[in-house]
Amino acid sequence: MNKENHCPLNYTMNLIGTKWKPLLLFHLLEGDLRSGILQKKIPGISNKMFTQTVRDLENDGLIARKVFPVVPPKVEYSLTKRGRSLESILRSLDTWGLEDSQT
Amino acid sequence: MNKENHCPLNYTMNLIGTKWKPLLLFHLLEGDLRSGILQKKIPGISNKMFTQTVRDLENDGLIARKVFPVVPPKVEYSLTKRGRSLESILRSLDTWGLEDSQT
DNA sequence: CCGCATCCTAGACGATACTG
DNA sequence: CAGTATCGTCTAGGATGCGG
Repeated sequence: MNKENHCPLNYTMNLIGTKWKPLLLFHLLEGDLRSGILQKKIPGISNKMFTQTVRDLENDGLIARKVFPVVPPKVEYSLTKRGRSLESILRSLDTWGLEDSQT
Repeated sequence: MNKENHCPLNYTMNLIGTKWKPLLLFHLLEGDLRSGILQKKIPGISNKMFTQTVRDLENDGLIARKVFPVVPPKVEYSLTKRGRSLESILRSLDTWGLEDSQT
């Protein structure tokens, strides 16, 4: 069974349906962030997963990566237009979880 | 790292963030369904995963399972109130995937 | 500061066969 | 018809350490 993305629902889930992707995108909604800062906003994420998640999101065109040629290195991440189009979904997921967990 | 559900976003994702859960819930939005019918609406799902997914959703109180004491066996699934509260999220995921995949 | 490489584990998922 | 059991695979994810 491949990643056939039979239906739109799975198409979306294959883009953001991992442990850290939604969280990462969510934090970028508030504005562009340096790599280190972004990572610190996600407690519990391992170094490896942070890099990998960020790479995946970049490859899928959901976030953009900007490298500044300075010392020490500086990297900033931002949402692309495509990534920003997920905003309402991300906020819905957040809101639902908040309300439901209080019940 | 446990399933601490640090934040609302992950809380939600832990409930519906698997390969088949959103799809299953989505189909039940249209109305209650017999087990076999529901399974046929999800091409590619294995027998095992269907049962397991349905069990998980039931345990999380998102769907309800009704057994009719007849021969041959008949089982119907329906959304609970809690499950139905996910409707807007599910439709958003579906719509987004539909629109995005056409771009 | 940022990221890569390596090794490792748990669990998600699939194929098949079997029961009431 | 609905569900269970067993076995196997594959990958998401974690821990640690190195390098520009």
